[in-house]
Amino acid sequence: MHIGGQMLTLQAIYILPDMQEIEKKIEDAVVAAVSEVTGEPFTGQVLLQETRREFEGDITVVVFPLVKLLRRSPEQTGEWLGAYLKEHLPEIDRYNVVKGFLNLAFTGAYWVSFLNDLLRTEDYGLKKAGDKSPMVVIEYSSPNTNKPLHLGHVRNNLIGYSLSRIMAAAGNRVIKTNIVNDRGIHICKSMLAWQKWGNGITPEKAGKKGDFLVGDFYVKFEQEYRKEVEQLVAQGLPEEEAKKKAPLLLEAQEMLRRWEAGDPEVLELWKRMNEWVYEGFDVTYKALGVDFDKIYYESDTYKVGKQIVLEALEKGLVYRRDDGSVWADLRDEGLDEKVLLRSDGTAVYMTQDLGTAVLRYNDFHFDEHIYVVGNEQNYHFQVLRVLMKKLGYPWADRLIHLSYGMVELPEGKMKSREGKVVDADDLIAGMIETAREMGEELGKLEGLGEEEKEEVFRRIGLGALKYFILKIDPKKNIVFNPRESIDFNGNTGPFIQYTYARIRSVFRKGEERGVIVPQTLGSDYLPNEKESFLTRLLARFPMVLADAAETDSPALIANYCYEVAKGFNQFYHDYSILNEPDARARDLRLVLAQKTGEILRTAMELLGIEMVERM
RNA sequence: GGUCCAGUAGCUCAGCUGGAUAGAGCAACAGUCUUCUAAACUGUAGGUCGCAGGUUCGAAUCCUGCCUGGAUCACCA
Repeated sequence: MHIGGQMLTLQAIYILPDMQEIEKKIEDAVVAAVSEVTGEPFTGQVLLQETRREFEGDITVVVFPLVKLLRRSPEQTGEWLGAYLKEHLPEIDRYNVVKGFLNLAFTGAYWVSFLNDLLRTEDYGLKKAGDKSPMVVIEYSSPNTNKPLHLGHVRNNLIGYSLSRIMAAAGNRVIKTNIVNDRGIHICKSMLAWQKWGNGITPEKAGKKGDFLVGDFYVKFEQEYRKEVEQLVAQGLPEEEAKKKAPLLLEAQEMLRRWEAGDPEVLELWKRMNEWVYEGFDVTYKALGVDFDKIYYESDTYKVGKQIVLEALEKGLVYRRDDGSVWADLRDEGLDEKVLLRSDGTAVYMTQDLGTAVLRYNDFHFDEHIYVVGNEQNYHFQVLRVLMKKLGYPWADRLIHLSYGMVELPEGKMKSREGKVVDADDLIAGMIETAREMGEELGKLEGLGEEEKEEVFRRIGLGALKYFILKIDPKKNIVFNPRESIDFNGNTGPFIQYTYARIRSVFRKGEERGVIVPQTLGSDYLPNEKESFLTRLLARFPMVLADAAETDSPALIANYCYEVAKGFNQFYHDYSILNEPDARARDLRLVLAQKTGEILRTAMELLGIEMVERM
């Protein structure tokens, strides 16, 4: 579809400076050194790691694995290898050996030349996608249209959106997509409740967002349904049976059959109530800052799914039971039997997901399709892959389930049918309110108009929320305590935004004084310890990005941002930039500050977090 | 019961393709603003890395067993 234009853009070709280059050189040199001594080509792995902060150096060679081969002690090996590397690699300034660790320190000139490379590089670390780049489809959000979005959806949306930014930045063509679960028994429940007890109410009349109004009726249905079940149980029915025979449920099931049969009355109500919900969702999506390239509706895809199942039935890949239901037997693959069509012929969840996958493949011929869906559906996606393989789709193994953990409240799991949820809208509003209170108290935004101030508070509030959620490894469960508001100090979004604001402030002041960032740095001033440490952090960005894309983890980006911000603040605390009398030192610090700001902004954009000029 | 995931400081989390004395933040305590933003910086205190074995020169990291918590195994989505 609309990727056509992008496909034709020329790919910029330049060398991205980063640590990988020098690491490769060191590896090669170690291999050469060892081979020279043993007289045989060395094929083992060279183990490099970043030098820990308490030791002097930039990069460390772990020499233990070489000890046996060389028949020397760890200390001797380290000393010998250190001398060899210093002699052969001009980038290496000095070395020291602690136990079995060879710490190498780069020359100041190396770091200066790295900063000069950085100065010449736009969009450092980002790879542009070309028309041959892998096509990655990312599905996230996937709401039901019977209730408002809650905290769980917030995590889903933030992970999905961030991941799409990360994949794009890593050089993939990316399609953000959403499947709207707009049909099914749960929707009928809300519709039925509205018919029975709604008295014709609308969002306008109620003065309520449409998604909340519809959600109210869903809760109402569950309440009334539970009453019916209790009554039946009181009349002597076993609970299991009562749950199946309650009149309200039978009515909802009848409504689903009428919907699927195309009953105009049901369809009209369905369209109307869905429209209310979409209007509500749009507000929430906008507030969260997420969007989609293409939206699929289950009400369309289930038909494709049914077709697929019927064709498979003809081919004998699945079978029909006596009661008319259609099943796939996956026991050979270590799974169970799975229903694909109910005995009344209606579709189930799996049916529509088959259809959606096929539609998407036809639309995009993806190389990878990532489903951002909670870990409660691990089994579903396991079945989906196996089933699609069985049905003869060779690309089935390109379907990846990015399974993330649940968001729980201190009192336990959220339950929307009981109304025990943290609504996304309320949560966002609360975060912005907290940001406003703190901001007003600090009073650093004098001189800004009300609208500008509001925008700053909005960005900070959302930054805190997004960072809080994204810094945690997706697969872990989160316990969220709404009463203890999310921190705005320490390892938080606002901390990083604040660091950026500090940097911007330096440049605002600098402009007033006519200070200009140099085009290039000379090598007559060499960076001190904190300066080269910060530079080293910046040099890691491309590798961090690649790692995050590889492991589908926005958390790696978040934690990297924190390290950079912390590194900058330590440097900033100890050294002055604008007031530095030595012009050469000032120039280097200007470059360092500018590039730190750029990288922080770029990296935070990958999390969907906006920076602020002041705070 | 089967399968999958998690268990690291009081709390929230990093670290997990094996490598140095297990790191941050919050909370607690003690310092640092006439100098580019103190939403910052520095320090103190806080750990049997769930438990027990095993592999290894070396294990929070790998293997086995167990314990705890969560998810799932529906003609719900």
